[in-house]
Amino acid sequence: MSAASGVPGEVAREGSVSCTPALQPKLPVFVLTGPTGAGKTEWAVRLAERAPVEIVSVDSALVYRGLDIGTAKPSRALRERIPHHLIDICEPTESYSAGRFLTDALECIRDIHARRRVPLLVGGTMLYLRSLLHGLAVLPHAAPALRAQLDARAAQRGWPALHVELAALDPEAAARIAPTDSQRIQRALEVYLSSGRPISELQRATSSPLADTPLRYWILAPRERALLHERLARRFEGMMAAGFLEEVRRLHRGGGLTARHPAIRAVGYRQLWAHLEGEYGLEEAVRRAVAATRQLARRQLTWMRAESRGEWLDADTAELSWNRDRCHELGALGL
RNA sequence: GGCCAGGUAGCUCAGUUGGUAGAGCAGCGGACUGAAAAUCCGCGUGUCGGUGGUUCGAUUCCGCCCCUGGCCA
Repeated sequence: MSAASGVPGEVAREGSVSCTPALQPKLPVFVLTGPTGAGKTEWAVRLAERAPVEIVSVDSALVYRGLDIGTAKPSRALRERIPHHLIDICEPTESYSAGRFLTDALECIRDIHARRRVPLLVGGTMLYLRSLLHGLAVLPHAAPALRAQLDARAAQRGWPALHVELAALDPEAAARIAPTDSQRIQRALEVYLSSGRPISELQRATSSPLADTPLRYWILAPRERALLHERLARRFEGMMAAGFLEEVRRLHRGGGLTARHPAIRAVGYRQLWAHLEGEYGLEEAVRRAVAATRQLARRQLTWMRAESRGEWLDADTAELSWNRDRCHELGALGL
């Protein structure tokens, strides 16, 4: 847990050397990520109480209205006290996406900077974070009709057969994608069929939209995996006590939603939904939901380990050094 | 107390006509470009309940003991 390499210059980096006299130092973007249940929200709030930041959620489940308890969504009261963005921005019947996120998040960042405040990106949807930090190729949008068609063909012949088709159209993509990876095979075919160009070619040119933005990047995680597991189990118990099952029942009865909607595929919702559909008992649903949460955290940590830039913070002990750094850097920016 | 069925991986179980064992789930590692809380890939040594016997060799066959469940008293 290094106490921040935070040289002031890192954040208050000079703008371009001369020609634009009015150009001010680039305003920074702060990033706080970490596996689910690490306590990101609490940390973000503590920072927001003492610094001119606005929170931009980087979370594929918080975008959906009506998914509250199971997503550990920040409360209405909290959101009134501290500005939050990209929460409750679409219906659970819709399908949000990484592409929409990138557009939405960049707009938020621009607006917040215009208010002379610092955007604090908080969340653990690593594909979304990656789209900001590493860029996202310009690709065709999802095409539901095409997907339905491909699903039907896969049901007939199996995904490996479609993988063979993909290999003929886009060998490079096929080589990277497992013959059983339904989602990626489908997407690669969808891109080819709707644009006439291989996804592998389109993905080649990407650059980070935040390339010249000073970043402060923290990864919050418990030191011990066992500790995280314990937290996750306790948190799920709390969700159940807070009426999680009733929340899912409401969505279930509300109509228009199925187990195939992204909102219902979210951890916890998926298992309680299956229980309401009669697939298994409540106890089994809870067991599976908690396991799915642990697996989510593990996958998130795999992304995070591969990120060389982030500064790791111990979720239980690192608070003091964090606050010290923050004051120093913001002072240097005159914020 | 008697009879029956079990005791094998963290859990649920399979199996070895005697040559020390393998699935699912969990767990761990990895991949990841508009569904990403998704989707997928890889990783299996455990006194085979204990103990004595038979045997070149016992987790497997036999005896006794312990534990769990059911039935009968």
